[in-house]
Amino acid sequence: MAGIKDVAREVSLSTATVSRALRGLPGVSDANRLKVTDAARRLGYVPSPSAVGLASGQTRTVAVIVPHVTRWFFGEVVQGAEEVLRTAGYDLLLYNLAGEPAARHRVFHTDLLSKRVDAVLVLGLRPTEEERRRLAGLGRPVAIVGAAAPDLFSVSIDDEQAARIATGHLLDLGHTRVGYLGGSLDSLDFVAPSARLAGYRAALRERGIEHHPELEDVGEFTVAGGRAAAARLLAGPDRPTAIFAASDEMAIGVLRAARELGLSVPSDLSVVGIDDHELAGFFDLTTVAQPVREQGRRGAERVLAELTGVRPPESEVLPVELVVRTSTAAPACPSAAGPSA
Amino acid sequence: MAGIKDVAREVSLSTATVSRALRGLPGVSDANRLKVTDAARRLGYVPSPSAVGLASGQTRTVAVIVPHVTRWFFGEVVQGAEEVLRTAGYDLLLYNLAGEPAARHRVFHTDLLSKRVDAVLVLGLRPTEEERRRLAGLGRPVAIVGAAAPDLFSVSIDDEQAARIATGHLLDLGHTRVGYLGGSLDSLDFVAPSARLAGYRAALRERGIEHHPELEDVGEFTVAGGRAAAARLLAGPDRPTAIFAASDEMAIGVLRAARELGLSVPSDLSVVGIDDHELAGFFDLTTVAQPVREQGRRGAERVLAELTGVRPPESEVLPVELVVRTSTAAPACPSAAGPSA
DNA sequence: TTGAAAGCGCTAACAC
DNA sequence: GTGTTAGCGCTTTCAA
Repeated sequence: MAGIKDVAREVSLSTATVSRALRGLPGVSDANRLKVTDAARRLGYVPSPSAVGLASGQTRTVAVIVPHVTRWFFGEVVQGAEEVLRTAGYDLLLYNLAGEPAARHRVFHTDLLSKRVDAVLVLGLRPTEEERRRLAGLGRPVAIVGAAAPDLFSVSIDDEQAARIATGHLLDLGHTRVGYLGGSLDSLDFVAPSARLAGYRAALRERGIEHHPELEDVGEFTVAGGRAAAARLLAGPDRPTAIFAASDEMAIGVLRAARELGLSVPSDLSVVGIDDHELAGFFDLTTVAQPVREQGRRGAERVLAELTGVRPPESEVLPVELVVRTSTAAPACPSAAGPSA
Repeated sequence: MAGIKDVAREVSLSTATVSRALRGLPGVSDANRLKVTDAARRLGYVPSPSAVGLASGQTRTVAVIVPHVTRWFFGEVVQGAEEVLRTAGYDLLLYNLAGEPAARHRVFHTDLLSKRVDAVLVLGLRPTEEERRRLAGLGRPVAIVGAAAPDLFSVSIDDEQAARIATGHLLDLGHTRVGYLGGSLDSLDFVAPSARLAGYRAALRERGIEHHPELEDVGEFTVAGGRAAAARLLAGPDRPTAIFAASDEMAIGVLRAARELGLSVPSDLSVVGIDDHELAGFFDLTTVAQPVREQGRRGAERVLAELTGVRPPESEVLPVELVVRTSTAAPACPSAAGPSA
């Protein structure tokens, strides 16, 4: 394990010069810089992060706090963030909450993060007031990804708008009994659901369609959760002719439930989701696509920029786009007027 | 940011005693230990990982090298590892190779050497000879998860056996033209494919079934990859009556291709995969289940054990189990005798 | 049982 | 353009 001293001795220079040369700082002659980088490579010198961290206060490490690594959305965001961080020479420290409140508490409340990372990326969750204070107290760049959070930089889509587009698509096709399947609202670990419910309701309101509370249901944000909730929703006497599921994974669950009930999609039931999950095309699922990996990249770029002194001003809201496939169609027997177009 | 000195001053003891007290080392009076822990809590003292690392050589961090975080299998393994590491107070440094050879090179040749981690978990890939040397040179615990690697501790399933079970299931149903869909063999990033191909061939051989090279094909280890490869395989004149796909994600792609070609499963085509992916049940996919998250846990437990001095002797091979669902059945017009049972 | 002092391997002032 | 000298905040001898 060659240290900076070994390199210095090898080239007969001081460790200070070696340090400067290796970090590309000014004030080193070209000749010496070359000698140093060459010797460093030959000796296989790699600086000790602990020593660098202690001496400089920089860890070149970013914490990424994720509700569930195993969910498609978060995996993609992590990958996007990792690409950017790696390119910039930063390491990624992964904190997976896995739905455990204890894990969440531990991450935010013990100052785990304090002297360990240069910046923090929080995925998919809206920090509580208390958590926000602690994040601010770090005095380090923080970005929320996949959720909007007041007073903190965030990069996300407009969840309410996405839901309005999805629901609006169904309404425009002529559906009037449109069900909503979302995540449980008190889930602190993932906040998109509440905004999506709001968007759903807004779309109904905008078009003067009556709102039926019995057409709203919640479940886990997974295929299994969507399937179970849809089974309930579709079991009733006056079932919806269309369902908007707050994520593609849930929507896929809806498709499954429909199949089990002998309903065909889209003739008996239209289904729309949000995400454009990698399997959405596979299921011919109409959905509102969002740039997922890109959100991870932007979040990482943002904290990196702040770290280097640039301070981009505003939170970013990325665009979404309706992707119409064949899981949606006009209702077989419209109980209302057809599409406005 | 309270430091150890602040705590020491607060309780009128030396930093040495405070350090000992906080780490539970012997040689501190009960009274003082209490005073110290109490003061530390009051002051919100958190040791600086950089300083600890520099002074003690321990980072309480484990590197996890993963080919693709976004693939289901790896997400699950990471989650399993994270659970164990977090419980033990270790942090997880994620290195996602994302299929980039440059990333792989950098991780093995630079990052790992940097005294940054106490142990390394390598997921799904078999280290090259060169990489093995570097891992060994770290002088730190290393575990390979999801792949067997000679000379290194590993926890995995027996991929060949799993493939033999899957293929054998199809053969026992009476299929004689059984296709194989695997990952590209020269993919250094994920090694299960070659063992699975071997298992497929072994199953044919064991039963004296002729081996048709044209029934073997490769693709990406994804739904899209499986779909594309299956489309090719099923386009031929004398198509297989059954396909064994080397992963459930590929198998799901096969189901899709079959549907697109108007083939029904299982009457026209039987399909079997490996993994028991979270969506396998959803697709009624017959598969060979493997304990994925558990592999991550075992890998993490192993390196942690080694770190505390215990050195468990052998690599672990976890059991797999055939899960029969409805994607497999006897061929409609068997060209050979029926099942042996 | 406790403390003093010497590092761990770097970076950062400040001289030269 | 380069070297010297202090630390960064802990842990770890070694003495007491």
